[in-house]
Amino acid sequence: MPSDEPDDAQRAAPLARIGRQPSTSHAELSHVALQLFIEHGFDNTTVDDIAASAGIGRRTFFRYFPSKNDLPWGDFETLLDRMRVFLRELPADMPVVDALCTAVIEFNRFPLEEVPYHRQRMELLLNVPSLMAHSTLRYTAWRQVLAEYVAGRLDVPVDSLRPQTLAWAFLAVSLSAYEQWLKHDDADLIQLLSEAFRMLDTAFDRQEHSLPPASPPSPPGP
Amino acid sequence: MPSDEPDDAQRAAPLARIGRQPSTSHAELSHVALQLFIEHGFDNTTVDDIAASAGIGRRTFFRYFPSKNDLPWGDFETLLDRMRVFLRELPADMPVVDALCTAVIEFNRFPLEEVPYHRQRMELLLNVPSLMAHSTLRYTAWRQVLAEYVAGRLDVPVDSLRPQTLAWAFLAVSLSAYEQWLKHDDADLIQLLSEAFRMLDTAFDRQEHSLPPASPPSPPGP
DNA sequence: ATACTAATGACACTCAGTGCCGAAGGGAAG
DNA sequence: CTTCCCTTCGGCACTGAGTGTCATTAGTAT
Repeated sequence: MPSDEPDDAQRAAPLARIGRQPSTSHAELSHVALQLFIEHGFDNTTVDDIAASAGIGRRTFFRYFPSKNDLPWGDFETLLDRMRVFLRELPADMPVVDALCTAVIEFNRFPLEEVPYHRQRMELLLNVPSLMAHSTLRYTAWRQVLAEYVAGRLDVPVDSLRPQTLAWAFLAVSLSAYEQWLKHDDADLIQLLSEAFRMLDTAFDRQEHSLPPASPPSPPGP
Repeated sequence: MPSDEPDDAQRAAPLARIGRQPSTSHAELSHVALQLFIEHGFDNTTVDDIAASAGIGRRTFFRYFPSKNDLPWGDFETLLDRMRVFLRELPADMPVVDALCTAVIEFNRFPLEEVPYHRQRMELLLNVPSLMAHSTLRYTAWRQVLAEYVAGRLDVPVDSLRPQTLAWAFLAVSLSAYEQWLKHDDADLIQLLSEAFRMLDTAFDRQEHSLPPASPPSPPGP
């Protein structure tokens, strides 16, 4: 889990603030919920369970998180901001693709002691259908960060083909690396990411692109 | 819309079948629903509306489609089968990446008269958050088809890094092309796809991959 | 003590999705 | 035509997510 305080002491600190104090925090809810998800499964855990377990009312829960699906993500926006800054401060003469590689890798580097926790989170996010689906919306925001950088560097519109395609491709490769990471207990995420980027790099090598004219019509799809 | 009959005459044809005749069809429901979605918006259309508009009971609706989100996809599995076959029948000495390009392009070729309909479908699928999210699950099946082909060609496990990364990358590029297609009324999808594939091809050219050692730890993300 | 402010939680409501079960509509055998 | 056997239909009740409303609670400032 990202941001917020380490774990305990949320309701302490009589901050010089006006009005009633919050009775919990994003981080605490995230923790409590993740625990329940791992114990009983995501689908078998109701929002009532979570609220009860956190000692708050059901209605209050929805003031902290817009949906049950948002719990495992925690405070993603803050992370995106960090990546934005990181990209902005890279040397302007660094090849765009290298910049993206570096930023994405940096984005996925985190302290050793957080690894197990992160694993659990990602295990859920990449395996529970409901969460897989919901995560798409987060990925969109993530891609947007990359696309904006590329667009800035190349001086083209953010929504044009090149920034969007690169952003999509980097997301794709990252997720692919994550899948491998989860599949092997001893894997190193950073290494997998580098490897996956490199693979994309060389995937198209050693052959010309014929792209034959293709045959008769056939229906649609993504 | 994929499979099923052109549009009308669903309840005709006294097929030599036992038991009561179905009172509608996937295709008809898809049509009715899509109409409503376009008219009133996806979120403002309830399943009751759709059922009523199709002249069936709400309960019956869920016997045709497992969820409201599945409506715009129609019979996707059939399309996937078609792509599987197409891939299988490609010459075994064609470079893997070329094979994927060809298959994906083939998969997205469809008769002119269906283009407007397809556009509407995809407009929804790529813009309505709820549908964007749900589509992820379909994309997973789509990726699996590509990954299986790559794995077969390269004689490695389906769930290993290379097949998965390639599948992800091709999905990414396809979606990126689709976004462009939707953004420009006069765009040619096939052309955009080729262009996007080529871009990925050359994206990594003209620079070595430094991938610097990177700095201090920072939290996670996709 | 009083006024103001912000968070809480109870209640009621909408909508998606599911299990259950009797009823409707069709073919086939008597 | 009647009966039996299927299969689909659709009503009902229920769970669970998410939202609007509003009185209540717990703080700070005066």
